Amino acid sequence: MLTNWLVMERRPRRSKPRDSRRAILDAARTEFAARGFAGAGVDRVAARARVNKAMVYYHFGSKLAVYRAVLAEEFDAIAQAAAAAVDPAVPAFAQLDAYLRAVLETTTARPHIVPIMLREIAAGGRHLDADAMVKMIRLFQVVHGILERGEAAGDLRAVHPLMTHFVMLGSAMLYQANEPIRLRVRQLRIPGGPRDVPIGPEPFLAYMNTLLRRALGARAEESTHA
Amino acid sequence: MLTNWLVMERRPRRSKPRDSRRAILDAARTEFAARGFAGAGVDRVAARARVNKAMVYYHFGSKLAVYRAVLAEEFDAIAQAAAAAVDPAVPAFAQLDAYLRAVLETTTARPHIVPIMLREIAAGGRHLDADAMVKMIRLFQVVHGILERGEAAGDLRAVHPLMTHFVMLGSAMLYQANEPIRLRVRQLRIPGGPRDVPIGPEPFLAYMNTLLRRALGARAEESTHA
DNA sequence: GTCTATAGGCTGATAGAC
DNA sequence: GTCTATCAGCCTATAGAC
Repeated sequence: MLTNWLVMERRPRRSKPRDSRRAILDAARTEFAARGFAGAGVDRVAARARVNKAMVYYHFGSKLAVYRAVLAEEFDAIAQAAAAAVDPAVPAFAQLDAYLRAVLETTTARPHIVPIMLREIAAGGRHLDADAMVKMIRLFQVVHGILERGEAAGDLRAVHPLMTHFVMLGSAMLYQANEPIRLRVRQLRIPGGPRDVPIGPEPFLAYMNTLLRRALGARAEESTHA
Repeated sequence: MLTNWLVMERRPRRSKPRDSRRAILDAARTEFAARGFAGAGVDRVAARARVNKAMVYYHFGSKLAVYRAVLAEEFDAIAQAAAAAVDPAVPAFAQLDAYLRAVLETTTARPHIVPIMLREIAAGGRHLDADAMVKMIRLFQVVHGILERGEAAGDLRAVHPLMTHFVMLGSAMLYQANEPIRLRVRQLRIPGGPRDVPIGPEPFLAYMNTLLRRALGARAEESTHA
């Protein structure tokens, strides 16, 4: 810190500017997750970011542009986490587990990703630009790679890669997003309702691991990977 | 039309009233699916229903009440269809297939269910009343019943029923909702993107059937049910 | 970069005539 | 049951001073 104070004075003059752009992005993420694109308000975003409303337009130009910037950040976060977590040298099922773990860890640490993605899917992907599309595909490619290598190594059966991706990621996202409702179901104790309502990512991971092992395993299901 | 004009004059005087309540509900379904609760406008609902805006408040009292009425109708439709499609006398895997088929058929015929449910889940179930909750559980009970009977008959392994329900219904919903995005991915032909992009419910049903057969099958997976 | 002011339209909801 | 008129507040976005 002291070593290069002479070098400072460059550009990141972080005295007053407090990086209002960052503050806006953080506030917008929360707002869009809670209310969706149409329901979100630029006023509310600005207020939450402790920034003047005009600043939002100075930095981004429009509400849609803010939304897309948020989307880009979130997609990057999840795609990078998934790619970084998967080690191609490890057995296929361990890779699948690592992938799901990385996704769930990211969506737990950044809880707004899931509602935002769900809402965007519900809207038919209306606000997605080509850039966002490419990032979504990058996430698919992680799963695709695992399946390809696993199949080549004889560990996995041949399965439809995109469909497998949908089932894995879709279940994970819906399980995560469901949690508030599950908590209500649990404490409402509706007669005839589910007796064991799982909470937290671990039960899901355990279930998915067995499911995938049985469904995708090439031969003996139980004995792979110590 | 001429045969019973004397019998008319009962109560369903469908001359002028045109059942504006129904028209409002139909319009609201479309509006809520497209824009979400916060983004939907009572003005737009009324305009689409060709009804005065005040009529919405006359019939329902508030925007939230309209939304809940729509939710109740949609949940009923899907829960009833699923329950009606499952024949307990048939082999377990045939019941699971019938369940998924019924869900996908309903969500294809009434394409607004899925976006509405996805958005409601993304909102943390904020607008769900106890009635809606019970209807959701009724849908789970269909799967629960299949699994219980299948396990008792020795056709299925013991699995977590709620988790299985989430994976089946969640994948189905996300697959359905995804279709517009899949269509764009397909025609964009992004290099390195998925080569085989499935469209329509059949590929999904085929994939899920094999997946469930392998994951839930008690013994020999392939040979059950001609 | 930050702010105020304001445009111009849309919001959910109500009162009251018919 | 249906309509008009209206409220008060909110919306996205821009112009322009500092």
